[in-house]
Amino acid sequence: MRSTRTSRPQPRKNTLQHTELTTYADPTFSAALIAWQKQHGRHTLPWQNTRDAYRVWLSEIMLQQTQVAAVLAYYARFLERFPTVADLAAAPVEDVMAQWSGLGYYTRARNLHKCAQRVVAEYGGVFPADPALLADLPGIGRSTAAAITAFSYGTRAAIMDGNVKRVFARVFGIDTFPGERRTEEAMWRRAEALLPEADIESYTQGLMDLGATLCTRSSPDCPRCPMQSRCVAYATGRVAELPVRKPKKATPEKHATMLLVVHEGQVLLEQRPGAGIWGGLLSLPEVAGHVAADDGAYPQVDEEGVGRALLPFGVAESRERLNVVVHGFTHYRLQIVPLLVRLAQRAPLAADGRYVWLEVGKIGEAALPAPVKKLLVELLGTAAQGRMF
DNA sequence: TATTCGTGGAC
DNA sequence: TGTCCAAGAAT
Repeated sequence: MRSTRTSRPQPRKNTLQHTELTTYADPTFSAALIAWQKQHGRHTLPWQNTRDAYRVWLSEIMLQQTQVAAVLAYYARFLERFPTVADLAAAPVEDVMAQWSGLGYYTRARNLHKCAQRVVAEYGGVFPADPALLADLPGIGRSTAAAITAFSYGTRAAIMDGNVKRVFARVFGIDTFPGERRTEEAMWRRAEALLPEADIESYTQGLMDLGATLCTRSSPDCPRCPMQSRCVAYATGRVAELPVRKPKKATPEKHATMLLVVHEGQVLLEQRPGAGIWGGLLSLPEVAGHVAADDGAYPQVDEEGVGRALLPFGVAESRERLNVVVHGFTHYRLQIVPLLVRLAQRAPLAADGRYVWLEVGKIGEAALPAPVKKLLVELLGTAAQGRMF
């Protein structure tokens, strides 16, 4: 809508922005992408072919930093257990965490639950169509808000995810690291400028589909790409070099002794704090370990610390040190020394609920981190069949 | 190029 | 075995 105000000249700042919009704008980009998406894009994913904002929102949260293949089973199970946003809002957070167990980034699950409760309380169970309102809700940032409103309401808003960054870096020959603030800001401006006037759903889905199916990180399928004729990276032979890699640094090593305290077919678990690694999940009780300085040594177990840690739980019958399990995170490597402790006698647990006994047979359904669940299943799943404890 | 937060797939 | 990183957000 054009303003009738004519007296005041535009500030310099807006002039610069206008220049960039003019520079970045190119209706042929969205036209080519939309045409390609309609013919060659993905149209049968479980969260497509619906305008149910609850389903769209759930899929977008699950898909944050997570690949489609990993989400499919979780998405189906989640919807079965929580068919509507009201069901999710009314559920105990423990149930939500249990459903999320194994999917990673557990703050997403807690925020999902909080968000559902706010949508029910503040919006009568209907997700708002304004991206700015959505982005104020827990777990929804600028990009996710845009995706949800685009797919649910056809709202014209720009996304910025790994797919977009990769496609933009190649098509426009952007050779600075996309994680850098200035580069990312420029990409946002470009994304806004390239938005089509209509067909925002096909356009948004097209960006994702192009990045996920053709313009992939390794061995992209340039011959089939609708952007080939305009792709700077293709024209200059730099497809393999773009986007530029994140500068890498050494990953620290951490280690912990995990106690597998077992007694009469049950294993002792500890509720982890809400913040930090594996926040809000159950896990094995830990005792800090240490490694001899810089010789790649086998992690040492703090026997005294283990003894102290075990005191509240009863009388130990035996201790058995099991093979080290190594788990790699993005920022560090965790060496886990499992210590199997059989109890001869069990003491009553404190009433605060921090520790719980779990039937070995129920490990599969518990809210456990993936490596811990795997370790438990491997060590106890079979052991329980023999008469190990 | 701020750091933290999971897990699984690709290579 | 290691490395990279994927429909990012919160701090």
